[in-house]
Amino acid sequence: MPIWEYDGVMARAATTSDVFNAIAEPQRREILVLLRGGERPVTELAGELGMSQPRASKHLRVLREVGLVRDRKAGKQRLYGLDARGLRPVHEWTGGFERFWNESFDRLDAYVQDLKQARQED
Amino acid sequence: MPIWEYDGVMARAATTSDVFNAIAEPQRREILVLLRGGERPVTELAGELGMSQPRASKHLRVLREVGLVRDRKAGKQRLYGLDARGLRPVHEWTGGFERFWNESFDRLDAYVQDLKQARQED
DNA sequence: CCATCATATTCCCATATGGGCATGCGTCAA
DNA sequence: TTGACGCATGCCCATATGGGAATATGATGG
Repeated sequence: MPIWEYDGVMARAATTSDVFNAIAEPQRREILVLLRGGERPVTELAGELGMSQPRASKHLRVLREVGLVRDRKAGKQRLYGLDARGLRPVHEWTGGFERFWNESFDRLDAYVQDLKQARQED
Repeated sequence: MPIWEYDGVMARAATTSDVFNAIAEPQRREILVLLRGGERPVTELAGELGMSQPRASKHLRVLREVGLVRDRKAGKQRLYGLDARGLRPVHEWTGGFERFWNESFDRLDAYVQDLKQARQED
């Protein structure tokens, strides 16, 4: 059921709801990194990452549903390839905070004594 | 229990396990965006985002646990402020795919074109 | 058609939500 | 001291995992 029609008790959003949720899982991020090296069949991915085949397939399904990977048949195999376009929004969203992690903290909140103190304790 | 000691049945990782999980929730991202405008007390955040106070507090707790926000007491209130440093790793990780969302996909498109062409030649 | 290899799915579990509501708690003012 | 105000928590729910194991599906070669 589409989330916008759902009005019952809410739980954590599906991993397939968007890219942010999809990449929240470390192993899925590893898969994406591996795929930068080119297309690979499921079994190979599973092997390189030391995970079972069903596990790899499940993660790949999530990635496919949010559009981060594409698959094509290659004989008996199914090759998965990267489609990183969906990562761009995440990159841009975080980029919107760039000046905040570059600016010195005391300038950001120059009047905040507590933060200055916390910084000295580092 | 720390996840590295956990060996039972695994479920989805905690939202407090890392920044990736923390920002997977849309409302938490909204909170962070709002905080770019400066420190704010819980009630004000809740009001501006149209959410209940307990809800805002819970999200803020998650953000605090992964270090994306800091809080300090200000009399009766508790002011929350942004600490965006934790977003940098996310920005850099996604940045590692930058050339792929530009370049490599053209190659995939080219592949699709080849398929179409091959089909016409049949 | 059958045996086999490559994947995808289905079950079953225990856990971690995200929300609402009620309530505990610390701080400040009268 | 006693309220009142601002926040944090505790409880209860229904949902969505991430995993393992077993099994269904698919595609290929004989």
